[in-house]
Amino acid sequence: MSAAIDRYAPDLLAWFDTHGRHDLPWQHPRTPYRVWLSEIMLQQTQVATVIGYFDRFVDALPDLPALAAAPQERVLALWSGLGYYARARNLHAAARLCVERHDGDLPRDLDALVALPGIGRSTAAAILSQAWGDRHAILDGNVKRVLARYHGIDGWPGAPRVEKQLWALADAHASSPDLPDARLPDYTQAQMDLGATLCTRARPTCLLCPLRGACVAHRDGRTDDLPTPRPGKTLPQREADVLWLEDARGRILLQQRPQTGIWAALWTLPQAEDRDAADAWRDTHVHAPGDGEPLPPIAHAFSHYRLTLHPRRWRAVAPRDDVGDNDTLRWVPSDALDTLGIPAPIRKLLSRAGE
DNA sequence: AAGCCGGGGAA
DNA sequence: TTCCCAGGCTT
Repeated sequence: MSAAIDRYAPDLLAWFDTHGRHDLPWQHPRTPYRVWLSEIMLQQTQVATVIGYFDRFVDALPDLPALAAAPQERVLALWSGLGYYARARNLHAAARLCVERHDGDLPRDLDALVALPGIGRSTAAAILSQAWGDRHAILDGNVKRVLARYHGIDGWPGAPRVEKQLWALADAHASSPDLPDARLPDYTQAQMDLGATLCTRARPTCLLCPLRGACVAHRDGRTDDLPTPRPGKTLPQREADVLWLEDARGRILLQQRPQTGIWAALWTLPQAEDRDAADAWRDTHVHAPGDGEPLPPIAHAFSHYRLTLHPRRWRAVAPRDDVGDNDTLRWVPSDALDTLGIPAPIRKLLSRAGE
């Protein structure tokens, strides 16, 4: 075990210098704010997806005070399509807390970072090690996969017992005297690069791996079995009816979702559990002739259930006299949709506006 | 300990 | 189709 611990960081760093990723947007410049933003965006989201969102976000809100001063609606609009919108709300709230508590800067302290919304142990460690070079171990999906294989750890890494074991190994590696102080940012990045490019979930490229000499899974031919996959479960199926209501000027009636629950605080088409409820909502808000134009169902999968949306479209509807714009209801021109936070499947549906 | 919370890439 | 990804928060 000790030899396996000792070789880990040096072998990894030697590989990183020639084969790691050195040109990611948040590495130039590698400021605490940019590292923080990237870490939040990268939670459960792949690098290729994040890059475009990251560039747009820092272009619009280049530093922490700018983020703290922005209205929530602007932050959600910049996040629109990226998913897990609690990340955006927590990011925004954390920025404002940093202005209150830390003079507008991120704190250089693990516990102070974890005390901010949206930052857990691994994200705090990633920020400290990459932005300041402080010695902290991370344990994200990449590191879990690398360590499970390298040490031959059985069991689903999401299980608390297994996760505790992996944290202990991650800490042991980060504490190695063979990991120089000056190399903590590269060490953290190197682990994520290895997991993302070589030690992938399917078909890892062990032939090119700098750690294969001491890797238990490679030695035992178990790379396809480790890490142990999550126990399976069948997801419940739900249905909903969706109303696409356009007035004579082509504006679309949008409704803001509640502050909690799925798609919290985002703007969507009015939605009901079934057709009768949808028709009832329609008749209390607008005069809409006929049954509407049925559009193809939209299938959308969440991590914990599947949702099938049944949209219908009406054109040239008239609002009832007592129904106008208010806090949670707006008539939105089709060219103004980009300014609002809208769930990806609804935005895709609405991209057909004007037809 | 388990559920909640998006969207997309990969096989 | 199925899995799961640079997770964290709530119950």
